[in-house]
Amino acid sequence: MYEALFTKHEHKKVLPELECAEHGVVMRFAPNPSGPLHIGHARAAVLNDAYVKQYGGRYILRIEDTDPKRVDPEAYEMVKEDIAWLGLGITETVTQSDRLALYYDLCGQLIEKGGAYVCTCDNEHFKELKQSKTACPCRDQPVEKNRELWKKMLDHTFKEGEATVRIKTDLHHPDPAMRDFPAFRILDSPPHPKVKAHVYPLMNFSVVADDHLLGVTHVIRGKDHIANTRRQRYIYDHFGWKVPVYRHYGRMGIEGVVLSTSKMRLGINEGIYTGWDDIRLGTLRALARRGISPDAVKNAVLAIGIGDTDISFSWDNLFAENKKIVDPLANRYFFVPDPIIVTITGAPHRTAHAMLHPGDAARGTRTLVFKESVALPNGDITHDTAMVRLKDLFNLKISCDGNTPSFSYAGDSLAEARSAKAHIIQWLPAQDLVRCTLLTPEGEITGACEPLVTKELGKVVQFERVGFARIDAVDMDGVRAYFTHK
RNA sequence: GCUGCUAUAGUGUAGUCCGGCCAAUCAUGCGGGCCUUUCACGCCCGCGACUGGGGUUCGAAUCCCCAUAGCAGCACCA
Repeated sequence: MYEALFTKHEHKKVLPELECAEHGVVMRFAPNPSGPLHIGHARAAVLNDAYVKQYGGRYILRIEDTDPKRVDPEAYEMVKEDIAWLGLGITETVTQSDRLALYYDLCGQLIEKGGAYVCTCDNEHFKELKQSKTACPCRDQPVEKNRELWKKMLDHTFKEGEATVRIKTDLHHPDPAMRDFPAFRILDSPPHPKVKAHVYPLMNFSVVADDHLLGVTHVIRGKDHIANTRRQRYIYDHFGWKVPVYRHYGRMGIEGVVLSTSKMRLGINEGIYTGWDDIRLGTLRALARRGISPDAVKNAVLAIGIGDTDISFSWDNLFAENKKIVDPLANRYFFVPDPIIVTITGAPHRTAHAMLHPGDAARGTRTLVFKESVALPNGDITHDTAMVRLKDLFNLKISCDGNTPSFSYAGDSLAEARSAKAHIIQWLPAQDLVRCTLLTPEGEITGACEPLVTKELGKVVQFERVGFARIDAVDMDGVRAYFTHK
């Protein structure tokens, strides 16, 4: 019944159909554990998740940690936390560093098939050859030679930079990016946090191996992977494997936020940001801390869809989604920013009962006991305000003797306040207020709030006339709340 | 430079494949009104777009060409 009041009858936008999906799909979300997930990851994660739910099937979380230079040991845990927060329907998890033997084995097979070779050329030199569409000397080595060199890679006879496995493609391919791209490299340092290894597959190889081995049928990823998709096709063809269905969506930016993990890390190290959940960052944990609900993120990302146009994601749209979710849930309280304490003359002692939620009387009220002094938002008391109404209490007349305003009781009539066009403002009993800091991306607003707010730790409330906020901390200093949105 | 992808209102999005029903959808935003003891929610009204130029056609947002702009790739990153 109460739910119905808030149920909006919107047409849910449905994602476009995927081909060959009638009998279910196997999809994956494959982050690199270099930091926590951000909005950009959420797009891939949520889109894939939505399709798995739409068609039924398996949803694999694959941790792509084959570059020890880009692995943050803490990220394994952070990624899982973020996925749990988003509420994705992951059915299984694999970690690529556990699977190196698999990749080595497949590489051996590919070498036997003549689909790959071990290249010992200098990197710069190879680059030049590639640009001029000429084969490097290693390309035509017999299989036996490649087999032998591959063994030397594995037994660490070769050191970092001395040899690399390349996939045979088409040296005359018009796109230089396609020509004999690398599949394995040697790295002596840094050590991998999870396995002892020095030969690492490059993304295009391990991705194909796993997509095939895990039975992935559909891949939805950013269009920065279009070239990789084309490269990967060569590997599929060498093995004679079936290629999954691909979809590439466009680049996404979000107004005023860095989404690059490395830049965020830099900012944190330099002390510009307080941590991964600094509310100025686009990480999921930052959004969570601000009071954005995971469903809002999901809905916003789903609304964007899988278009291949580059887009600039707008906070407005995210906030609107979040408000739909949070408005029916959030209890209402008074927060008085920049308070001034005033004494009201001629007023009877009263107790105000304000509703915790205007749409749900069953939730009850909070009580505010008025004695004679109240805290008011300084910004609402200007020289030309003659009257205001203290919400759920009474009217207040303001008269000015020069520069010193005085406040007096002006009756209980709501109708009078209306006809006087008095603003209905929030207030707090002076004897009963809790210090409260509201943190916004632009800075801090200090003020005071109702004592009951301390019971809302971790929840999103609405400070009437101010906006939604998530209660982040409650301690001796009072309440710290993060501003969510209006 | 080479290769490729994209281009609908401030933002996001539908329509584009299979030209006409599109003087272009929906959401968000903005403006106005109503409701209301919040500048929240809800309701109503309004604003606002097919990148430009050619071509094909009786007819083009939709097909073709050119231009422009944006983006991506050309790594022993993912």
